[in-house]
Amino acid sequence: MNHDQIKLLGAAGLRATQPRVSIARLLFGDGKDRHVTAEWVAEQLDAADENIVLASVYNTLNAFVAAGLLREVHGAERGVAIFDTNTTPHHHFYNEKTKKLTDIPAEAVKVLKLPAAPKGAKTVGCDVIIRVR
Amino acid sequence: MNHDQIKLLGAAGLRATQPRVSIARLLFGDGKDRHVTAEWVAEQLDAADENIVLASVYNTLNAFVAAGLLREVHGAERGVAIFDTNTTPHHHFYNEKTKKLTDIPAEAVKVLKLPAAPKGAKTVGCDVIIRVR
DNA sequence: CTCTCTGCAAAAGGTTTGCACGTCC
DNA sequence: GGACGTGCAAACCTTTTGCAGAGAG
Repeated sequence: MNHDQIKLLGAAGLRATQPRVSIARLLFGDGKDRHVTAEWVAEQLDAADENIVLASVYNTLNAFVAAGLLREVHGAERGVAIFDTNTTPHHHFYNEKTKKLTDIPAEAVKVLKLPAAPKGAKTVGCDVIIRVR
Repeated sequence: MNHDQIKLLGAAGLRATQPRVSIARLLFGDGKDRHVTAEWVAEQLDAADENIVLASVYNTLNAFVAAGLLREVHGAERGVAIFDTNTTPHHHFYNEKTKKLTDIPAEAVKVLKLPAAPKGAKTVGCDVIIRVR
């Protein structure tokens, strides 16, 4: 059912190339929230005989982030990019042992009087990561 | 006045080797809060004619973290380790343009009813990063 | 037909590791 | 003297980039 992915990509302003449709189906096909790495995506595609080079997986995931289809989670593992299919505001537990992320609803964290960000700077994101072990 | 650093290291259970004393003096000598990278530390030492190889700087900084003298800030730049001389609980602004961290007092962020961390897991840290640009 | 994307390989960037030597206690 | 730390170089891993060719519109 690739129609859905093609529409999704079109709506996001991205050309519906074959690799992008495959990755979109993998990530959004069942509507579930996912935290994925580029490596995991490549493995899944491999297992489905849809080989896409790791570099292209990265390019695609970055394009998805730029298009707002995906969100990058900062602060989990250093040096590893983790992408979140849930683009609505929320936060995360990060289990250092299992390296797994778990969602925390945005309402569970309240931010009070923030010191003003340096002049001329505007807030572009807010990551709360509670690390557990 | 290296006496202070030697005492500091001893109290933390670390042998007072020359490189460690140098780095401790650089980081804690004036009691100011600092956010540093391994590269910055190496440069400063270089400039003071106290050459310490980058790998040793990393080893030392990691040792300091393990000993509780230093804290690693997660979630700023991916792939770059940033160490914070302020080990008390607090949070950060991260300016994506200047790549600079700014402190946010812990009291400015209130965490409500957290969903319980996965069974058997205990919280080991909490990083709040507000990214600005 | 043109512009963009992909595959591939190589580079880049930051951090870690292995080993022989030096040093702290 | 014995354990631990350091210097150095090489390895490592994830991510990015450059380029030629393929594909989408």
